[in-house]
Amino acid sequence: MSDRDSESLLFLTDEQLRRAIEAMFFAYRGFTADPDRILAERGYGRAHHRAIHFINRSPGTTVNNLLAILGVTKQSLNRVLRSLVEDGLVESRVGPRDRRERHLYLTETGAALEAELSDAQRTRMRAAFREAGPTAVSGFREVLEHMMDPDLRRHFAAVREDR
Amino acid sequence: MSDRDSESLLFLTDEQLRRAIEAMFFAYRGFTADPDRILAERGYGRAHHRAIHFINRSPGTTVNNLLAILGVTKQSLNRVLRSLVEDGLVESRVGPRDRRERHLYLTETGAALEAELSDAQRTRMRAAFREAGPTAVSGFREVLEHMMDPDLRRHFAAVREDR
DNA sequence: TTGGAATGTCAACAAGGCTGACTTAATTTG
DNA sequence: CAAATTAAGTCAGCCTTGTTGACATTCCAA
Repeated sequence: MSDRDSESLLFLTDEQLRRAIEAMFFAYRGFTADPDRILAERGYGRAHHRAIHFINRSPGTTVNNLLAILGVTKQSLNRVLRSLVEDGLVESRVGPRDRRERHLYLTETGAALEAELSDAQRTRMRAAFREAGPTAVSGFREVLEHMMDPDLRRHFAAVREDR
Repeated sequence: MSDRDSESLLFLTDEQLRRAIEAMFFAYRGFTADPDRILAERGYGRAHHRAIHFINRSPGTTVNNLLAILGVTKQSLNRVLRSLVEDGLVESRVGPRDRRERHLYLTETGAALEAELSDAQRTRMRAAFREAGPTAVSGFREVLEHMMDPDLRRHFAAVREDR
């Protein structure tokens, strides 16, 4: 980034920043709207979605890993996981090396719901990206990364390096 | 947007979209982290923040307006407003023309909390914008606007035209 | 003057956060 | 080997913030 660009950013008024803050608020609502509808049909909430999402992203992840990523207490996560296991969407296997650990996997049913949820979310995301154009998309991702807490960003970056 | 740009977007894999979805999730956490801390000190939550934010944005707004923007029930909003009024952060004035309406204003104390909250949020936003650069910033805003539900976008656009 | 709209309030409920205390099982460490 | 630590789960209780439904009040407008 050049000095000239830096300078121009100084002209971002508080009012413009306030608008960006509101955009974030309204956009997040849009972002969660479709999954929320699907989840509500099945008596689940966003907490279930988050668990399903990250188990799908990292099959075999442990409960502790999930806690760190989600930033909730184990009591809170446990409540959600229990219902997902009872309903046959998630499988909890005793750790092969360390038998205290539970490794989490989506069942076929769980993977089906995950697909439905992320299809809906991807469809909206893809539409927004198409309308905004590729330059906007890379700017979007750039800004989002810089908005994360460093700790959260680590979890985010971790996957990138996995591949 | 050219045909060539459209084409290149077709190469956005599901994996890339999944990463964008996660970025949105983690970034929103960062986005709310600072206000959440300030609010927690005072025994408030995000619901209070949202009310304070939109009353500050549109002083004198009615309860009904606020309901439409926030998308919650009046009972839910009322609980939050009541505590803000009791604590002397918000003033609820009987409507001058239609006395059924209540027009909402921040008191001095309320405005002070609003300033503290939005300063924290703007500081983070400004830092992210500075690191990402101006091109990224306009892309960011472009994509966010397209992610909103059309109804929500109306509320968002409304203010722009006010000025 | 009456119907409808805006507001407020009461009660009850649920999801999903939280804390604290405690158990069980297994691993690690001294 | 014994003790400490760790991973997970569980119970109880609390809070915020969302929901529905029922109902009262106030007041505008046809």
